[in-house]
Amino acid sequence: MPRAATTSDVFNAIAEPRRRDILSFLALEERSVGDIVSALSLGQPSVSKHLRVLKDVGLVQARRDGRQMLYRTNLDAMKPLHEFAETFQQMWRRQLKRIKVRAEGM
Amino acid sequence: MPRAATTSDVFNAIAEPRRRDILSFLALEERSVGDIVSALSLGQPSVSKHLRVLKDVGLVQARRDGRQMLYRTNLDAMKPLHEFAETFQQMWRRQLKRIKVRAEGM
DNA sequence: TTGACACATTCCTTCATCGGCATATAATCC
DNA sequence: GGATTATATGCCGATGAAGGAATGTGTCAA
Repeated sequence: MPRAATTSDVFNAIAEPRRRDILSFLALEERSVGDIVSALSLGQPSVSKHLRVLKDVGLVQARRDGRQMLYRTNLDAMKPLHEFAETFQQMWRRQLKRIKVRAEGM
Repeated sequence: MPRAATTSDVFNAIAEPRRRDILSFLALEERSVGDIVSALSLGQPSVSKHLRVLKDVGLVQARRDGRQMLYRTNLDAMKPLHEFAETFQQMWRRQLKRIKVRAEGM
């Protein structure tokens, strides 16, 4: 069995560094494909393909404006990722607390 | 160019659902490989291989105890993931705030 | 309608992955 | 040492990712 498709879930989609870069770039404001190409200095087909993946998992939303397509990050779709990270973050805080308590008891 | 190695970074390592399951299982307490095998009902070689990947990126730490190896999640290694998620979380909160402010102004 | 601009898709090649099975290593016990 | 338990590794086959180059689709302007 090969690796799961990049479009299978958010985790596989963000495994690619370039896709994370794109998400960050699109998080603050809507941007055209050309903007992404020049900002991240990637090939245009490459960017389009990455955007396709991100769109398939709902991480970006697209809107046509004349000849260009405007993309933006859909923050809501990050939820699974955030929830996963948050679980461990909470454990980490508890661990720190335990260490602190132990230190105080000495 | 094929996909990046699963051991190239934390993001690629956690792309696999089983590996996320393993991380969750090992987050609370140290566990042996056999424990993981029976808890997640996976093949033993499969689990060993997943653990290898997780270990290579520092997401788990191993310790030998007699014949068995005890693994535990290294919460600290989750940092890149958490930082990435947190960035968008903050934006999301700001977005909500903006919506709220706009609603109040009406 | 023809041409230019903005993006999307296809084809191709090159790998690394994941699971299953068999086998190797390692530690313990008798 | 030999057998047993616990884990790791190697080999295999099937599948899909990613980049590059070329081509397709869509929109506007004259």
